[in-house]
Amino acid sequence: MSVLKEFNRVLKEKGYKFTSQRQHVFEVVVENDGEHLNSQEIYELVRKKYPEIGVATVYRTLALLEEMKLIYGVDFEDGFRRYEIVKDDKEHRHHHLICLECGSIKEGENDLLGTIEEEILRKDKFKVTNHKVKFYGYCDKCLKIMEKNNKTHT
Amino acid sequence: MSVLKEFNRVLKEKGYKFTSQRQHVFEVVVENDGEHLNSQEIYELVRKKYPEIGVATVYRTLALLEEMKLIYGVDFEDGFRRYEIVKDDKEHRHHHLICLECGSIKEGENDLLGTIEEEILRKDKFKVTNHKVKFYGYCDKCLKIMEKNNKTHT
DNA sequence: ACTCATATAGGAATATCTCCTAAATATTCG
DNA sequence: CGAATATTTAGGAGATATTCCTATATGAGT
Ligand SMILES: [Mn+2]
Ligand SMILES: [Mn+2]
Ligand SMILES: [Zn+2]
Ligand SMILES: [Zn+2]
Repeated sequence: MSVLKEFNRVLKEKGYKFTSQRQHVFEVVVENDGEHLNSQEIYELVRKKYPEIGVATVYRTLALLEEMKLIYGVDFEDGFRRYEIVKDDKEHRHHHLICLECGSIKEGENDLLGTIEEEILRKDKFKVTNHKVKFYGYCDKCLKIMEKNNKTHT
Repeated sequence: MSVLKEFNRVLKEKGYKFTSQRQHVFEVVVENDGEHLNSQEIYELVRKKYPEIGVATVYRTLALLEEMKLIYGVDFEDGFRRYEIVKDDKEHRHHHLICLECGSIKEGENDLLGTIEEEILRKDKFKVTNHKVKFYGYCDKCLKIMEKNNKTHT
């Protein structure tokens, strides 16, 4: 797996040691792509393969991985810090479509904001290097249900 | 002040009682527009005018005001929940430009994402009603300093 | 003013996350 | 390989933001 090699390479590069704890935490985030696991969930999953790991190590490692730009922190305002793997474009994140009805979280494309960022540079003289974008609204499924209910009511 | 009348009206409408605690909390958020105060800061400011208020009441009230869509919660991932007043367009929020160098937070315009939301509706069949957008990068001031340093080094 | 549902104060409880320290371990070098 | 050493870890204590609990207080309708 080339992701793991990259992981090892970046560790070396920054002078950090390769430990099985770090590898397991990273692997759990990689294996659960799209899940947006929180720290505790990651801790539980790592424990299945590496029961002796401590919770502080998981927190430390997640912070380290984030600093190394191998994972991203996401915040869905539910009291947990959540994480996802960094893919392809390391600089620009994908956005999330959060349904206010069913709570589903869908991932969007990551290159929608290019023109807006140019506009921000021109207008605000602010050089954007990354963004965190959440769209709230109604997903396809819920929209259809709401439409149907509307028809029934009239 | 028409904001306070609106506040009173929405309270009545939803069957909530008008209390001086609620008024003071709301006023503090209104008076500190652009500041993004956290719950504790709001608590301290309210105490200056209303010393007997309890911290739980402030938290309860902030949640209530958010539910009433009179204030918005913002998250700058510093461990505090922060709040800002809702202005003009109740449905669409402004975005924030966060400088990675000096930590400054500048507010952006709130109508940049219209075309993107149309695209999301077409592509993802997701009806956007609101968004939370943070841009990370470098502010005008820091960009200039960085440019100058670059020149010095070469 | 009386009634009563709602709201509050204050402190206890919860929960996420961080800090501390002795022991363990990865890496380097001979 | 084995020793030296700086880093990392486990586990528990600690920190701190937020919520819960309950007796008391209060707003609003009559
Ligand atoms: Mn995601
Ligand atoms: Mn703002
Ligand atoms: Zn939905
Ligand atoms: Zn700056």
